[in-house]
Amino acid sequence: MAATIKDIARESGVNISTVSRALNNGYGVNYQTREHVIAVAARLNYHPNRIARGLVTGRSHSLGLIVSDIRNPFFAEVARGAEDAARAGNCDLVLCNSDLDADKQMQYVQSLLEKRIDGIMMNSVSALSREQQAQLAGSGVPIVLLNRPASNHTFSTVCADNEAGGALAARYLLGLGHRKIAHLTGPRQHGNLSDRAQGFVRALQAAEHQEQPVVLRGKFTFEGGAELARKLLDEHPDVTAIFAANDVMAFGVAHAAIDRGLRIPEDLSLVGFDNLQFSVIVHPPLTTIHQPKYEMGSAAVDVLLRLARDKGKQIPEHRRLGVELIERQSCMEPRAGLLRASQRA
Amino acid sequence: MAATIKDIARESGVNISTVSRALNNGYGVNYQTREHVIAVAARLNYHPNRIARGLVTGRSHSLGLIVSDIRNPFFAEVARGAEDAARAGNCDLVLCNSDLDADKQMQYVQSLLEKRIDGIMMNSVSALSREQQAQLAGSGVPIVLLNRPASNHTFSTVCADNEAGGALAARYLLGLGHRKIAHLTGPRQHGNLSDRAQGFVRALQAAEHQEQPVVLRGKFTFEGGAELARKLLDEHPDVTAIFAANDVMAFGVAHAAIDRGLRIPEDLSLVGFDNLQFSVIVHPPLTTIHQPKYEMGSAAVDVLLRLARDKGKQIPEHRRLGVELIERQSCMEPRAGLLRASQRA
DNA sequence: CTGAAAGCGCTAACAG
DNA sequence: CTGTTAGCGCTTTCAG
Repeated sequence: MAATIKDIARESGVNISTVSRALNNGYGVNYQTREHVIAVAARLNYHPNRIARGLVTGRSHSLGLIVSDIRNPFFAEVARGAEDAARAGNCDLVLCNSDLDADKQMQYVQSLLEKRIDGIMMNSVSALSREQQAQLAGSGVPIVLLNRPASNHTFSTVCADNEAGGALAARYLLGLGHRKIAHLTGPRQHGNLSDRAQGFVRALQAAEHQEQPVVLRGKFTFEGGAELARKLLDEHPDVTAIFAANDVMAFGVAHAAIDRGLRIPEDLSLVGFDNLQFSVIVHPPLTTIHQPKYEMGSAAVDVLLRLARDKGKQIPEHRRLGVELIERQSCMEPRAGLLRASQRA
Repeated sequence: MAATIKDIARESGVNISTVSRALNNGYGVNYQTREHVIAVAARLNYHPNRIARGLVTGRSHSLGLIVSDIRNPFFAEVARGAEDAARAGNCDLVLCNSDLDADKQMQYVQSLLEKRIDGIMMNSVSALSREQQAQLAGSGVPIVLLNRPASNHTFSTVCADNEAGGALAARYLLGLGHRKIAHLTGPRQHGNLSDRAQGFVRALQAAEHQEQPVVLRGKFTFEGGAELARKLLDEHPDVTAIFAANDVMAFGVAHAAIDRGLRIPEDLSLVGFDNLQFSVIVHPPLTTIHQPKYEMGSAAVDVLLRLARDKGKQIPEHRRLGVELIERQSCMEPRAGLLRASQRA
């Protein structure tokens, strides 16, 4: 069916290796013959079989991306960044959804390995057993962990500066004049969220006012945010500002607050984390800490490509990307908030 | 490095072809030798090289998915459905983002073809020139068009029943008692949106009340929805309900309405289309027409897999998936709306 | 049931 | 600069 290098060789009267050279390097081949070969290739509508090439070169020019769920808008952004970078590096991207299930994850890895993928990016390995992690590390493929802080183990990582983000939120709210500030976050084990919380709390403590901030933990979902907000509003009605550990939680907070007849930002200031596309659409537009999601994807690919290039010395690389505060309309000075508190009293 | 079939042959004292048979079919091979071979393979931690296998079988067990942008939550859902189905069919999914750019799209197709992909799903071919479409059709790979109505050409299609969805919205609003209903949509050329508009208008006309609905066209984005809503509210202040051609436009409508001091649903009922995950989070939760996005992805893969199986007779298949109305809290009887209109007068 | 051999399409020494 | 020759790792006739 499809023309092969052999057909071109026959048609143009040279050897297949000459064809290969002419089509690839271009160098080390007579200008005339090269032109001729290329012309014949074009005439035959030749397209190289990358599978065959991969078999001999050992590189597949494919990268694997394992995320928990591409429907999570965070990962969709990361995936887009990864895909663009992969394309720029002449690779394509194989998408896998693990649902954070350890077995599923290992199956994907296995499958990718059997396809001789050049590298794998994944969401997390924390769900993996020690053996599984060892197996992974021993597989020989470059691996980079997405959205995971640098740790002492053997994998490369790409991650945003969560701690700085938490601090940013704290200082912003402080600057607005808030003194009764709460933080709503996920379970302690969650590395990223813990870093955000830590940055937040430390920045608050570093400020003159010494009051310990309220930190509530729950599920880091919309419902979780709403639930924590209700609890917080019950127990600490004097709070004037909330920092939610991610945007989706913040949406939940807003929902619960509105249900109680509170207005944002007049009665309650709210800061999120992530800067999802939806945070600008929501009402009011959410002030939030921007994570460079797209850049995380492309950075991961860069690391992978580098690792794939200098095969052998697999020295892991850790990239920590900067965050920034995006000021929108969910915060203001606490004047109105204090009013609310006194009204209640 | 990695153990090959050859290593197993040597270790177990049989020929490589026997190893291949033992590991694959299992049949036509002595039980004992098979067990032995399998044991040796396990001991050597053997994993087949699918690249090599692909070279001889001609199938890569990879499917390509070309969407305009995975960050569009609609496509993220489709992608998830496709990935799950691909995995179930023992294939993996290569993700491509075309931004609806014709050249980029063809580059992706080319790249996928060179990797001998088993089939391609794509968002659209409408941007492609006639030649490009012909080239595509002539390439021999199974192709299914995602989210495109069945047309007279050679490609398979998977698509939701947009017209029925429009009708559903109309009848729902009618049933609530609305008589002054508007539809906000995109440009005429957009097939899906036109179908929705048509279904909507026809259902309205089929009802007793003969009044022609207002239909405004603009950009089918958040901003577009907001803009059209402002215009509509200016020109037709007596409208009590709006059907937006998609959820994101509906969010824009809500935004603009709230800016004008209107409440949803008390002052204005609103129906969207898509049922994005965010439509439940938004305030108020949006009543909308659900499109089976996940199912569209998996259906596309099913079609592809079938097509790939019976090579040769490439008879295109068209799948039209059902939609349903999801009732949430953005609609109510128009009583309050009429009040508003009279208040203004 | 098993072995021998050919070959998928391409690259990469190695000679010339 | 170009041709010859080996394979990459696997499947698949074809004999035995």
